[in-house]
Amino acid sequence: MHRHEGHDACPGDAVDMLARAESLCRERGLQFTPLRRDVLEVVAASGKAQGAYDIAERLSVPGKRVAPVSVYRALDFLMEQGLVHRIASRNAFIPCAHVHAPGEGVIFLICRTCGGVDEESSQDLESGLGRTLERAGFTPAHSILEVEGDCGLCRDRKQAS
Amino acid sequence: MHRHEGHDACPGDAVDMLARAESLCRERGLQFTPLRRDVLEVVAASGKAQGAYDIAERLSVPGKRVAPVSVYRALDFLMEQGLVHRIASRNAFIPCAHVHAPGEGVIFLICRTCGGVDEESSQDLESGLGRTLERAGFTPAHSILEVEGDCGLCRDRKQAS
DNA sequence: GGCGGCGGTGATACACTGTAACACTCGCGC
DNA sequence: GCGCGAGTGTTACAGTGTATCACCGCCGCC
Repeated sequence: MHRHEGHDACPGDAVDMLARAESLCRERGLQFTPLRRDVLEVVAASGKAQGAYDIAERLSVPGKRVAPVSVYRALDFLMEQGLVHRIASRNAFIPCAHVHAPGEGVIFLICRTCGGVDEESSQDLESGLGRTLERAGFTPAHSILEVEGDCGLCRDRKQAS
Repeated sequence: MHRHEGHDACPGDAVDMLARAESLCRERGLQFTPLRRDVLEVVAASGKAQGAYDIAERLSVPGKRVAPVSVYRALDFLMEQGLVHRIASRNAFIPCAHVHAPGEGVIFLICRTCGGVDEESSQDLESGLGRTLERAGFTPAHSILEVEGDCGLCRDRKQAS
């Protein structure tokens, strides 16, 4: 479902994700609480972007309900630490597949067939964007780039049928 | 508030916008109804991105209320015709400042100080994106690129103070 | 003229997404 | 013990978007 090409780091699965998060929090003197851990686990376990309410439902068991607001707080924390990203066009969240260089731009490739989200970064694209912004006299603070289409696997599957 | 550089067409103000919309609808055999006209006018008149509920409120007068759902339908139509764009990161809508080449990509520069939105297109950026997508084996259908930051005017204003 | 279809609109209700405010607990330092 | 701050639970609410049905006006057709 995912393609990760040309990355420096590609932790990929949920276990690595949790280990990485834990060491990162320890390093920064922050709390990696059970709730935050659970939320990250749900986000990391599914290959698709998860809505906050989906996560809340997933974490709820009969007798122990997790409110969406708690999920949002955990997600805010995880986003601040760069462990998850928000997909604006879907109102959904995905685990961060990279270890990012500071200020590095990211592109999200969202497959409209399988729902999988791939995360790419491109120096080429980045410099093109920089030139365009400079030409427009605009000082960027934060940018989002999301492309919807068909991933390689889904395209092949379509052609085969 | 706006900067439009390197464009082929830059209608800019609301009157031109309405005239363009009307001729475009006639050309395509579509109805440019009063509601659609009013919605487009509100979107075009303000330099900032407008929420659907803002537009609904703006169009409502005592005794004659316009429901948000009607606004959404008009906006859907206007977006299909390429007359307005949706800013995903703001859940808001802006008039389309370009006459687009088919399939051409667009960048939105959103000023976090004045709230103005500028619309740029860049062949340079476009080709960089194309190369990145190809490298990832991804077939794009639709992309959104939104940059938040400070526009030239607001930056200058800040430095002056 | 009657009649049916179709696009657009009005209206209500509802689902989904996100935030504000307050109370409570727990761990920690004093 | 006591205060304090971070994290969480809970309720309520604001904001965003969609589903559904009813109605109206127009046009073509018999």
